[in-house]
Amino acid sequence: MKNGVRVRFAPSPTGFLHIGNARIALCNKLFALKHDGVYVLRIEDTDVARLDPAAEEAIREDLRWLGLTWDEGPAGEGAHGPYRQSERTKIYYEHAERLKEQGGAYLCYCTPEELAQMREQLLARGQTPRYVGTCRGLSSAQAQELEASGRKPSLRFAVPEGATVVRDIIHGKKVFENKSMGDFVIMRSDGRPAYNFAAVVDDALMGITHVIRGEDHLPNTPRQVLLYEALGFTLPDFAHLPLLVAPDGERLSKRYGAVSVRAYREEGFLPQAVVNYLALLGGGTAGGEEIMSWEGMVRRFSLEGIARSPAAFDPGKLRWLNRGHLHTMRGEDILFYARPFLAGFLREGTDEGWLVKVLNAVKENVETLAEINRYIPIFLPDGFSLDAEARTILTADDALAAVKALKEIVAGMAEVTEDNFTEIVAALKKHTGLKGKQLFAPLRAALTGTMTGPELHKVLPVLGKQIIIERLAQALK
RNA sequence: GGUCCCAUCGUCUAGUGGCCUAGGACAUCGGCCUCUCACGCCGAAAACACGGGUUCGAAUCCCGUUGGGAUCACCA
Repeated sequence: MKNGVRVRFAPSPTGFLHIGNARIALCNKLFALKHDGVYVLRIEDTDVARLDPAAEEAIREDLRWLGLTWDEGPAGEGAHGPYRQSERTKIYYEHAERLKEQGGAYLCYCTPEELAQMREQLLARGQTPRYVGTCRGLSSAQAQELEASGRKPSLRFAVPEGATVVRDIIHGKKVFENKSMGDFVIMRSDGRPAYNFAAVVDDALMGITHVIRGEDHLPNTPRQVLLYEALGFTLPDFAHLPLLVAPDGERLSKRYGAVSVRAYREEGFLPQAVVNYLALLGGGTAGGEEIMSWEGMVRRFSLEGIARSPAAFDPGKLRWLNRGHLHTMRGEDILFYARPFLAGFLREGTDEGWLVKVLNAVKENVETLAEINRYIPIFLPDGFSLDAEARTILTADDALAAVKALKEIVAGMAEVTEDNFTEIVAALKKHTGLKGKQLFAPLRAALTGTMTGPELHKVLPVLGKQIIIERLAQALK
């Protein structure tokens, strides 16, 4: 395991799992699975201001739902913990102290107000806003004076001269000028680490071999490379995935509707479909069948295959994939995910075997789990009523003849099954001389009360002999 | 504004110099199937952002332009 692949997903607990982050998590998971590696979940909760106490569990729940389970994580899993940054302050402090003693970092006493002012001045002059290094050469006397005045210092990294090379699996070799960075904060005045520092310390100490994350982190990477070098850590491989954008090409933000995994879950999407769609987006699994199982995704996944351009999120294709997964799924498995959507129809004694039959009958008529309940009333003994169109159809003499004929045929049978449906139809045709629409429309009207819905050969066996006869009798009145 | 990233049908993509009169999928449109809505099947329309090079030959390589995006915090 020494040289094994180790990857991590490091969300910050500020809300539900974002669909774009889910894709990042998925790529990490697929990469780990592909290379028989370890997938670590780390919680980046160093920003108290944005922290949502319920978010961590919400994110874990979303990840579990998607099947993106982790090998090491904050609930005590793994030997590289703790996996919550808020529980690692001592570790950051030690490494920061070490850096400071080596001269790689220095205390900065500038206040937020002074910093903001500096920014504005630079901006006004048309220059790039960055820390100009005011406190870099502070003498200990000056520092003491500032300290005495009540200022709490932050710790800044002393960015060296020169240029930094970032090698990225997806984007190739990139060179950044160090002077464009400015000395950035690594430990805040409140004692908590800043992102770049915490991420580097954690990734190094947790033995992360491949940092797979969003492209928004690419400009951060040279800072982190510098930190790795200053701290004497070995560099991991980097892979920066292009971001997801909204259908109109803009940033995928809340303004564009559902952006959280939870929202799609609540709309009735299957985790398999969401994950499948995410794997398809941005390449990485290109070529061949688009509806994939986990095995297929793992087999086809490669970081090198990921497209370099941002991908637009297309809800339409997600729906198509959802339908595809629904079609091939067994009723038993659908029930597992459909339960929350069926709440209104589930009673104490609801027979689950019956429910599974219903799901098998309707699964090809729906795109999402949320649509299933549209068709449930058809099968409910007491949920039945005729709509206007059905009522009209049942006024014709031919229609009533068809209904009567079916009633007699079914009455003479022990049971109605999918297998003997063809026999029933043959007998019906013989007795009534009707066929096609003339024959089936009245039966559909009498039995389901509505003119759209699953195929009759699927409906009848689920209804069962008794209900069929009751409904037909009712239609004849 | 500086820096960085990106650019094939409406969308996701295949394509790594000749196999491209650019392939597939979703969506769209038409047809077939059919007891309805669907499913399924068949077919149509639909793209290499632009301009320069390099080359016998460029969607593929280079440069520029344009357009989109990211980032420049004591956020992550």
